Amino acid sequence: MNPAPRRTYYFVDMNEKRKPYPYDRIEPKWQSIWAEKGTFRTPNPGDADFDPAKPKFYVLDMFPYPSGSGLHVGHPEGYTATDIIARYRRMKGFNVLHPMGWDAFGLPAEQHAIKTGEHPRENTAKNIANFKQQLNRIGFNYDWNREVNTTDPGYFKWTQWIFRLLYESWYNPETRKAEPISTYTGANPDGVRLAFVSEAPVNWCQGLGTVLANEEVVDGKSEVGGFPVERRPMRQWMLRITAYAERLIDELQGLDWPEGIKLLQKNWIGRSEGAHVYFVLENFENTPTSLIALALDTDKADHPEADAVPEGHRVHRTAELTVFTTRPDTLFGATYMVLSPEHPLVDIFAADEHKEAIAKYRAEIGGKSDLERTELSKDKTGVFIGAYAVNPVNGERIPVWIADYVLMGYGTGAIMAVPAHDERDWEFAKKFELPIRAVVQTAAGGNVEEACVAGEGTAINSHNAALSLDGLPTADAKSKIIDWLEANGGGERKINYKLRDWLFSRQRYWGEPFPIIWTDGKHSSLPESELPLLPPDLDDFKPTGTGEPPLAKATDWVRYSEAATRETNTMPQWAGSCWYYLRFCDPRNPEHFVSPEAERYWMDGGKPGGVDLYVGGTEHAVLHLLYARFWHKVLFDYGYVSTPEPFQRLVNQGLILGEDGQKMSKSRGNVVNPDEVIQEFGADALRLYEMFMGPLEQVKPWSMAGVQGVARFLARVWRLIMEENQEGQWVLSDAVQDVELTGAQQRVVHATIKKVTEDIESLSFNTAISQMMVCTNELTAATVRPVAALRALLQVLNPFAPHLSEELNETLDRKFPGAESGLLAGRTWPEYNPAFLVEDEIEMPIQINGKLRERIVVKKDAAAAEIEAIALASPKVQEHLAGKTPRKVIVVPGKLVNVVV
RNA sequence: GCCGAUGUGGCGAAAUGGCAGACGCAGCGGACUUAAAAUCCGUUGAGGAGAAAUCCUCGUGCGGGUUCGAGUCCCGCCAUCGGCACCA
Repeated sequence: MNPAPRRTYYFVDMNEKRKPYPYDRIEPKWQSIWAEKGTFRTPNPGDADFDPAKPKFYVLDMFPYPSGSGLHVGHPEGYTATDIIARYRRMKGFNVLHPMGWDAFGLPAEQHAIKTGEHPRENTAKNIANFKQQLNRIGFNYDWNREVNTTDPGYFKWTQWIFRLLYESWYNPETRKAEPISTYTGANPDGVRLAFVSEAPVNWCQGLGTVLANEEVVDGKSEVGGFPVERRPMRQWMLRITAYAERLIDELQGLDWPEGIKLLQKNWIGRSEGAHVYFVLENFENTPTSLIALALDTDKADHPEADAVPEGHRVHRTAELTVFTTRPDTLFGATYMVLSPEHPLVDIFAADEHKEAIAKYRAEIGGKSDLERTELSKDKTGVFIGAYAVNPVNGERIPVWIADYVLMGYGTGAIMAVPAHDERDWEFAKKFELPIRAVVQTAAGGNVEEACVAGEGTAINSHNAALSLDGLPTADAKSKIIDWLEANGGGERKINYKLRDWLFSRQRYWGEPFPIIWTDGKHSSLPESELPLLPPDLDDFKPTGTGEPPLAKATDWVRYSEAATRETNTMPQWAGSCWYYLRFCDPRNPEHFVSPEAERYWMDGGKPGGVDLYVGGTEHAVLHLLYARFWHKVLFDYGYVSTPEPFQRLVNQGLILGEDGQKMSKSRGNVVNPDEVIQEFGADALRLYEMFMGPLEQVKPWSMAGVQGVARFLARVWRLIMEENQEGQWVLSDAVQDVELTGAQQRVVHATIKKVTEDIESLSFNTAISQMMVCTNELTAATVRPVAALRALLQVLNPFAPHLSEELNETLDRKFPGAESGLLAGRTWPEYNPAFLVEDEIEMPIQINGKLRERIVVKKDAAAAEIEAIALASPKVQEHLAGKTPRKVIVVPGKLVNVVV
């Protein structure tokens, strides 16, 4: 049933500030019409009004954290862009999925709860209501039936479900896929689960009583509150994202993402090709397997005697040190070794008389924050541990040192030092007077005693009885020595990644509880039937201060059974945002996180990525996008989703700066609130200005004068169609008539349709708007304004300024019913006719030696010879030629003529 | 240090290798008005010649190059912003 037709009269209210057009009445009017009619409700496959003949288009915004301070003008930038795309695609005949939701777990709500005692749930609900109301005032076409909220048990049930899936899975390197843990045949399944427990050094913040993610720590202090942060080993849940490192790099290839973002991800994952090289320790040659050495990816479960070996380490044949190097070709130049001070083997290999110095050095650097450690990087420090290793390639005896320039977290935590060809090793060798031996000759050359000679070249001084690299270019030398090492048990080819496993637990209240219970120190997952696992209600959200999470205070909740207790950590904020785009496809489904039918329809467009367009800020270029891709791939391996990647096309909108050109912030007082802009200029003006400022992806400053400019444009469009009568009412202008368009009007209207269509496709909204301004200026000049021209303009303007265009179109329709009826939002996008764009005669510039000298007018299809003749005959040209004969005349028909003398 | 992005009027910006500055802001002049605001019309890169219409020179961060022709392509710099930062 349609509601009774509305009729709106506008009176100029003298008491009120005069508005260029009554946006304050028409905007709420259309917003409520859209809500009542359900204009933007998107049916799913299986729904009665679903049309399977239409292609799908999934256009998504990065959903916001609903903060207490509400929206600022940066938010609607990307949202307006996707809003335009969604409206446009719908008019182009697509089924459009364009949802919005809330990433609502997070530290601010919890901090607020600690301060005020108000439950985070209540505060979050208020903030969401505020955000939603602000978004609706801008007139976005979200399908609110699909709203999701990560803190809703109906949602986080499935976040917990996916975590449980990760926990019950391992990555099978043979199949290169996640599989149920039951297919793993090794002795220690807990060592390979995709979600696992680890004793990891974490950023512990005493002031906040919680661990923090790396990105929450700035300069050794907490981002919130500025409290000191220390590294402390704690029992933590980790996700084995490193298992997917290779796929996360390789599968970027098929995505339409900015190359810069792909590169950022690749660098973050940090793939390096090289080798592991084993160095036997002097005096430990016959020490059997009771000693350990580092080697990532090696399965300690194959060695049952190695129960005491920490995660990720392996048992060696003998007491060896393994190093990772990307330059195995320089092995003959290794003159010493360096271990990270935290390396577990230091205590085993160190000579007794050096142990005191080692302890002292460790204490020194232990007191340093990460910042200090890197700040002092210019000055290398370290101590000799009194041990010697044997270089496998020449049997040479080289000293072993510890130094903080070698990081425990990368590679094996140990390096072979080649001071001649590595800048850091060179500095260290110079300071401690260690030998430097050149083994690579580079094109640039140089004396290794004076400076480090970095880069590739030709191997020299690199031979033993059985092997010579001398004369080989670096690449060949690398592969030859790796072959030799592999044949002689001295090492192996190895690919190393910078990416670390993902620290996935937080000692917080306001997050998803883990679906895990502990029995006799062993963990197991809750049965699916017990999900969602709700957090307990607490009276007091303060941290315990001991490192125990707040959930530990709820002793009844923690007690699962006589024998078992619940995990008290919660998941980080990233968890809910890792899969929300899937829930939007089928947001209320109680049986599945998304039904297979809905998933297939909305996500499978025949491309690697599911979401057709994803728009958000660069601040998520690495972490969110990497995490979501990881989860998606696990779900893909199980067949729960039909594409290997979540997001096909990614666009980062640029930051909006304050009017002062500075980043918007409360402390600078340059934050612009969209509500104020709407109050003064209307939502359509806000939308239009956000898009008119400049290219979407560029950083650009706000300007209220600019808003006024586009508001003026909208008012001009209004007055194309409306005029004020004697009583001060806005009524349809008499100039609007059902007449044929003039040639010039035909041309500008069709040029506008063409340009706006193409510019929306390429997200060049600013130039689309200028073209509509050109069109409006042209029509303003006309004394009689053809309805057809106005209708076309309103139709292409509709995605940008939906309220104004619907209102004007309704007014036009009352007097001039057209071929289509109903809302513009439901009509078909106009086509342009190329025949109207061509002019009979065109103006062509004439250059002489590349300088513009004259313009001529020729028939549009004039032949090159004809144009040349006209050009040369021009008096101006003759004058400039000054009697000289042109050497060459270049005629580009339709473009220009260039005469060369 | 490494990686990436960006440098065009007073400002935001536009230009498939082909008339640099579309469109908008600000400015200036005019119309309407008792007046102002709003609106409409015109004008506006810099410098120079001319009474004027017009014309000339220079001009896209800097220096080179390719080309009949470069804001656009190539080489080398500089500056600003963003990310990473002893990653072996």
